[in-house]
Amino acid sequence: MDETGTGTRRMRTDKQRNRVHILEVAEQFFAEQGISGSMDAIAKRAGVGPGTLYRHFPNREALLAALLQARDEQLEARRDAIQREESDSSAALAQWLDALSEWVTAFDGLPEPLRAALTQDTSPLAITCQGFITTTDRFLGAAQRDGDAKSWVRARDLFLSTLAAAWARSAALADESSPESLSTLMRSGWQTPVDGTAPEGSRTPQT
Amino acid sequence: MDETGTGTRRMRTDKQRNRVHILEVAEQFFAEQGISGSMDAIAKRAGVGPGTLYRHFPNREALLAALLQARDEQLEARRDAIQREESDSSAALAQWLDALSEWVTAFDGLPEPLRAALTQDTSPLAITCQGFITTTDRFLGAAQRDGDAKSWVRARDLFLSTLAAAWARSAALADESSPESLSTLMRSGWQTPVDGTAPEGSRTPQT
DNA sequence: GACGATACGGAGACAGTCTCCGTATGGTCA
DNA sequence: TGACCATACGGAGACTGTCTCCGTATCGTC
Repeated sequence: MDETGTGTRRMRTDKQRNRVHILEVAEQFFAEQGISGSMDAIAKRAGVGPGTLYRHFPNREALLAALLQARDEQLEARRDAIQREESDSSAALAQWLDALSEWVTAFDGLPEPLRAALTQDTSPLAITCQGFITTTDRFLGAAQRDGDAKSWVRARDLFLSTLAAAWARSAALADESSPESLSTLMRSGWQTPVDGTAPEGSRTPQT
Repeated sequence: MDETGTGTRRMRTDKQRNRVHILEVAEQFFAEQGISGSMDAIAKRAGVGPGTLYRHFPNREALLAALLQARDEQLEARRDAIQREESDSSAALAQWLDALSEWVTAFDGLPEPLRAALTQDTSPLAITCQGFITTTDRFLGAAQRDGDAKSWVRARDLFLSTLAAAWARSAALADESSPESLSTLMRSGWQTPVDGTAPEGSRTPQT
């Protein structure tokens, strides 16, 4: 609350400046080193004391949440674009899941805290996640109504699976096609349909 | 090497005793608290100094590897049983993946180090994993020859997916059916086959 | 320009991993 | 059985990372 200074009371300018600067530094830091780099190192890099860092963001999760909130807008824009441009509900869902995959890849190691957040809804990250689950549910619902997605699938599981795929991806061989394989696996499974007719796109993982 | 004392040279009896005792304690400890509990706490609980613990197992991963090695036999037995009793290659693969899922659930948090191990084959855990990937490949190969599994799926990805599902499971709602959902998702995907014929077992996640 | 509220910095408390070395113990050989 | 040496033990402590507390500096206002 009152992050921009437009809230209950105006933020002191040095505080505001520090906050912004810390976020910039942390963004780059996490992008470079992944989310498990030392907090004190971030403080040092931002030229502030650890106390200042922790006053702004009481722990790593809070810092992460603040960083992700900035990216939220992009993802929401993407959601709107898909909704506008894609009439096939199955393709729309697939595109949305791709967007989620990309979003969760912003920082190395991000899936872990997100999964953890899903278990305790007190977390600032959990709220963000919940929003995306709701969106997933909208796309999924449409696909299910059109008979394009199985009726027993639930949005939360689909979101979790997307996280899981992203998590696994960081162990995938860099030079091979594991990344796409995992998403495709999620879409079509490893099992061939009993009647022998392969679902669309199941012949080869790419696209 | 020479773990039982039958190797190059006989192990001193106190060392042997300590090793066994540490393993017993660690097994229980990890089962209770998950794999991230403090190493020194394990040492204390085993009644030895931290030095002793680390002399036997240079780090958490090594300790974990030693613990898992004991369970390996059970899993191999399971593999043999499946191979003996299940003639349908698709069902056999599914059962093997279930067995893997169960194995990886031995300790809370286990999927993480296993995934990490997959990226650097110097790790003691990596060797264990590699063995299971090979087994997975055998089951997968059979299923693919029978046309029961998609040809583009690779064993390593299937193994990784199993880890990922186990990883995600610990964020699944305890009271709902998420656990099965995730495995089913991996087997059949969320997408309904284009021709409308549902693959076996896709109607509902259980079994 | 002075004063009170607010935020800053960094020393340090605390927890965890892992090492080093003086000491104790086990195994062997006379 | 006793002595000797290789081997293993224990725990103090070095090091790293998280997070707190409080004396000090800065901001905004009157």
